[in-house]
Amino acid sequence: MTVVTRFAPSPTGFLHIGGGRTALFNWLYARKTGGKMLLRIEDTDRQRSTEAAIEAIIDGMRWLGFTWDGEVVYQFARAGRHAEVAHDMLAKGTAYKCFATAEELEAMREAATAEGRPPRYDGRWRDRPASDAPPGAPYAVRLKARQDGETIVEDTVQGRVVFPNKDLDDLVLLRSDGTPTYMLAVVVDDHDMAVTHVVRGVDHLTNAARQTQIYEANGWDVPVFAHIPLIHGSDGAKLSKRHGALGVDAYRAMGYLPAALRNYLARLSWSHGDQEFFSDAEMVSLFTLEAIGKSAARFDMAKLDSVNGHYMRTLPAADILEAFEAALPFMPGGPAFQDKLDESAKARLVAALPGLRERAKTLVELLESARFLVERLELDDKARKILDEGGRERLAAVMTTLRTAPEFTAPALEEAVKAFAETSGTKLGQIAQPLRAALTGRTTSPPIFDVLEVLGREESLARIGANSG
RNA sequence: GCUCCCUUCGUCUAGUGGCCUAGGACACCAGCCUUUCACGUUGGGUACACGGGUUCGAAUCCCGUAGGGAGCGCCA
Repeated sequence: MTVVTRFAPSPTGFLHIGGGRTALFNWLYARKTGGKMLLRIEDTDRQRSTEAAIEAIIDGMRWLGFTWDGEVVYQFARAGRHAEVAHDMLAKGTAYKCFATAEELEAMREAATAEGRPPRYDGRWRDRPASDAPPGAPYAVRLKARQDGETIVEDTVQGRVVFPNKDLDDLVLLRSDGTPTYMLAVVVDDHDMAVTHVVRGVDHLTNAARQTQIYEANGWDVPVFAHIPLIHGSDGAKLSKRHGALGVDAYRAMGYLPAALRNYLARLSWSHGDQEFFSDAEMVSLFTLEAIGKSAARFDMAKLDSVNGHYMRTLPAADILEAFEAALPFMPGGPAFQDKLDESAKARLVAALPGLRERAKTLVELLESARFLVERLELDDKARKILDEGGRERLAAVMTTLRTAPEFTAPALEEAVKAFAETSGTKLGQIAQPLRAALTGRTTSPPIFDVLEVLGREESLARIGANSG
């Protein structure tokens, strides 16, 4: 039997980081087993579902590099099929019509809460004939759940979890307006789509018990469940916007690499010994649902930065350049940078990339540190200080050396400047720092002789000339 | 309130009765490297929630306590 997983977000917001990891695990497992991953948009809540959210989710999936098999399935479009199953269950007696009004249900919940009981439907229409209801009254269709015994969820991550059936009430399958509930729709869709493994957040664990009852009422095979722990914020509370529950598009704007984010996310509640870095191929071959832990992990930006930094300096330069250019429209200052990136600027960027990527943890940092390549920057405070404190004079002194260097290459310039330093009795740093300040406007940059070479003789001398004297 | 789940350094985690005076990674501190910043490198501190058992021996098994999380809609 080939494995079929699915990622089934509801389009009520962007694809957040927790959803991203759920998608990752589904994707990894499908690829590992040679199976398929399906994408289903759970848009049965018409009020809260939006087209913008659907686009954001699909955009996020693509950016993260996740591919799915077949067309995207829209759950709402299958409402007819869901209703058909509900009516079939009605006919078989595994479901019944419930005429309770919203007010009655509200009163029921209040009474239960007041008495310290869990709020549940009391089953008042379970054994009552529909003829008792006023003619033409609207009704919901409820599952006639077993009231004795227990429902067992055999979960690959959580283990065997037992729910006494008395704690599970008769859930609504079809609303009184005839539309299906999530609970029904998920089961019918997963069954119809031949999903074999349901990998989702542990917040769905009790749903798994209720859904198991629906599978059983229809005589369908129950899929393998794997309920993965949630991701928490740095304070241990549910992830909120304060600490990282941003849409994945926000991570793109912050300059993270998709490969790094995949790697970081994979290591949350999943591990393989002491290994920290995994290529996609390694992740796929090493991943197992059994190796997922049960406890929630906290989202740690510092570690993400570190992982991203590792990818920044180890990925092929061409990949970094590609990711950088792709991220440009989304990063602060990116579009402006893009406008200045003509042929020659791009050539300088390519030449400087090895030195730049080494120092950048994110593409945003890369962008910031590359700006001197495409424009002459205002001096920052530290750079100004270096020039003011004798820097200008020393620059004036090396000008001739630079102007007359036989070759304007890093090794040749290094040799020439070092010779100059020696004969003039100056420490190399006393020349290098003013050069850096004049050339880049900053006090940190790639090695200064590389900077000179990348900028070229003409531009370098112009920038130095403007800051010497 | 009820049901379920969780608990190893600040964080992510290794660990499935002896290999653990608990390992790795991030972060932190100190040193080295060095034209800056990074990278790299050397060293350091910090953890088995608590209390009882079981056992020759427990981070690992059992019980209890505490703390944390999730779920309890005609939302998904």
